Amino acid sequence: MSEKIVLIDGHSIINRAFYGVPDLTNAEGLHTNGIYGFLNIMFRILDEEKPEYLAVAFDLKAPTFRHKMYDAYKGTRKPMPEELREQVPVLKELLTAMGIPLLMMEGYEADDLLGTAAKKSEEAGVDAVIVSGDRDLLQLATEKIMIRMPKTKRGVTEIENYHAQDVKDAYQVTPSQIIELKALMGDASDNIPGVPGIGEKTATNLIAAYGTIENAYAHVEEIKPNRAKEALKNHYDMAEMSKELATICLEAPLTLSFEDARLTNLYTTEAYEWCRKLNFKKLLGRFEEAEAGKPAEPEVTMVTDFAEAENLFSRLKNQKQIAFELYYEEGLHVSLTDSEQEVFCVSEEGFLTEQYLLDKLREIIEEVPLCGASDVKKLLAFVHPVCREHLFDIEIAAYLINPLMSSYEHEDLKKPYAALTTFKKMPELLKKLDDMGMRKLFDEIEMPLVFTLYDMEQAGIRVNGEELREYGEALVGRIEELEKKIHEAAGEVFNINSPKQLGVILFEKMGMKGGKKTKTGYSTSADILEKLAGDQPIVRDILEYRQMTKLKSTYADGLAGCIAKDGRIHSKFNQTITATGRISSTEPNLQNIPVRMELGRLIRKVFIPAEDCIFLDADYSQIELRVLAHMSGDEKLIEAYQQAEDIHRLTASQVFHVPIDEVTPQQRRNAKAVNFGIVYGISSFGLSQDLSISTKEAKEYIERYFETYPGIKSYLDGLVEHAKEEGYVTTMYGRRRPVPELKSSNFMQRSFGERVAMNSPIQGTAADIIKIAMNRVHDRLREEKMKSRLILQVHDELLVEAKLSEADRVEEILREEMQQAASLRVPLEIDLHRGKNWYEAK
DNA sequence: GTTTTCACG
DNA sequence: ACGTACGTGAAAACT
Repeated sequence: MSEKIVLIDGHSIINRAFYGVPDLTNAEGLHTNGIYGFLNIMFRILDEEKPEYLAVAFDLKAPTFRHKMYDAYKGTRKPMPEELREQVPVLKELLTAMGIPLLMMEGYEADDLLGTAAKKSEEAGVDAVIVSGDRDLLQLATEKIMIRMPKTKRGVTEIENYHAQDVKDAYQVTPSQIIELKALMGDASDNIPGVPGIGEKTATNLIAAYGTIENAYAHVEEIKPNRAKEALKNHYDMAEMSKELATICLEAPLTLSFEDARLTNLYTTEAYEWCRKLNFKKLLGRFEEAEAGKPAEPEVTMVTDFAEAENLFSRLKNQKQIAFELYYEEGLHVSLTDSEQEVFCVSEEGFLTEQYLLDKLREIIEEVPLCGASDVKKLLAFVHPVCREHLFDIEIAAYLINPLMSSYEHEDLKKPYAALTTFKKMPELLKKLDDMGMRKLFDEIEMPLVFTLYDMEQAGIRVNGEELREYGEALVGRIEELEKKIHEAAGEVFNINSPKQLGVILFEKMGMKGGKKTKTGYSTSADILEKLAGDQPIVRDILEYRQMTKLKSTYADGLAGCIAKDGRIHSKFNQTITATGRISSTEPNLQNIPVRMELGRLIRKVFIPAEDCIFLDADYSQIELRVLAHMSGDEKLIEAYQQAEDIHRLTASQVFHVPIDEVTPQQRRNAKAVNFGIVYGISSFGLSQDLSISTKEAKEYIERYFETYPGIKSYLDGLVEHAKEEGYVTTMYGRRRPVPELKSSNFMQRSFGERVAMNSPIQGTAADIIKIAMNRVHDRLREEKMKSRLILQVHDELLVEAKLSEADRVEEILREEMQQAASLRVPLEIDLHRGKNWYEAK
């Protein structure tokens, strides 16, 4: 068996991968789908071919010799999208880290390097496998040179293989005649002009008959279809030039030796690091199998002896900085360290009881000024330190540094050396927080909030389970009634919940004119249905059916399943989810309990305070618009807020130039929509959809708004400009959001980036402010030793379960702390209500 | 696992 | 010409 070399066409394969693999990004927002797809193809080929040698060829940026000829003929190639361009250097680094040689040469295309390398290999008796998506390379196929072309169909990558004979079978011509073929028919993707009027069919016939272009030209008068004859006669120069363009050079001055290309170990530590940074979890598995590249597992000192444990704990107590992690696996394990060199793992066993370990851990936290750990909120269920300032949540730190990641858990969390990884991350996180100006945000808002949220989760909210069941029960009758009516009107029984089936019924069977909206079919969303045929009885019934089933499944049944044994729902408040700095609520989500429609709103009656308690519900009035007024410094809007009771009305008056008393309800509605739109990063299309007006009218509204409040316009423009230059935007308190979309070559993505740049500082600042208020309210309630508890946050609203005896004092605290959470150039106003249930309190 | 829809701010 | 408002989470259907 002869040896084998695999030669990969770098640009061609990353290009295929880029368009074939769905968009992926790593923690830093770098697009990675091209690299990921490339590696998958590469590993697959390596697994199949098991070659001795490997190299990857790339074009250099500078135009090549062959390319120049063409550039003179017709402009340049279309540019690579930015999302792909940024991946190329990273791929090159990764390949280099794997010890794979890169073939690149001034004046030569990748094709030429591949061709030359393949020919040299063949001459040396080494089989060559060229991997490319470019059909041009088929000209290189021989019995010893195989071209492998990956094709992605329906997400599955298949690879077509071509030896010389396969080329003949597929194209009826020899590999070298592929050049002739291409020269005649041209190839847009390869920038070969070809002969106008000659396509694939004619070209194949001509070459099959005459072998070469020159020979065909020599017999040009015999050529059958007159069209082809004339084309070749008139454009023979073109054919010749195309042939030159299509011919791959086999004499590039390559210096690569086989030894340079020998495949030894791809799985280097450096390559492992790259894959980790790029978030290629699946590929890391290969490294683990290969073992070689995996960084050595750290030395873990297992502490089982009681005296040793005591020793360790008393030593750690005196350190300035430690990290620790807890995990359960047949008992409690505590991983902890005070250095990057060694890590200790103490497990529950014998005298080392769970209680003992947790007590010791608490003592250490009390003494050591900086104690790093992951997910401190989860930890608090086990360890209750008095000195909260000592805890450092590495996940929250990482979230502030980049809030766009899907998870902040580090991969070693379940290992005995978990704390070592945590410890290693700490200095970098601290430095970044400092450098990025977020240390204060972290220390004074986010870390204290961990404890506030923990107490809120522990407190939970009391629910009347019986009443909730009855509420759900009451919906069933109406749902069945509607279901029957809809099926009757449709003339058949179908699943109303299936947008697909519903679309067919409405738009095909019943002939309603429906715009195809989604990728998969018709859109049947409420706003589309409403606009299309809001007056048709079946549509009305469907909309009502949707509402009812939503209430039943998500709320009545969903919430019922979340009631804990104490009769309360303990929703989780997540601090590292949103891109803007808001908190989110899950299991269940208590931040989207119905309120806008009366029927849904009624569900709030089942949320009730504990005995001898009452709900106090306080919400900020238009906090985002007020934040905008402050941050933009627009004098007119600030003034408006200082006097206005009804900001939307005043906006309407100012924008439409009518006296405040003559503002029509329609004008107020429009002004309100514009105010919302401004906060969202306005677009005329979005506003037009919201108001059911033309984009032209919407555009006029926006223009008039900006004329009225010029400070807003310049502020928003400035945000986008800043984001384009710096790559991120910030809130008043320094919270950051990167906006990588602004670099996109895609118009839609870029527009999205602009809206994000306008919205995030506003939404994020409002989030900062309410977080400050939450901490202060929470701390005040504790300081004043009250039984009343902060139990919910709904973005601009706080719900407190207040002891009846404390209610008046709690109300003062809520008003005071919420209003004074931030000092803005406009007042922060709150609406506060009391109630025996959430429905009444809102 | 992804898509669609809809509940909230 | 592109095809959208910003930020979330849950349920059900679909692939």
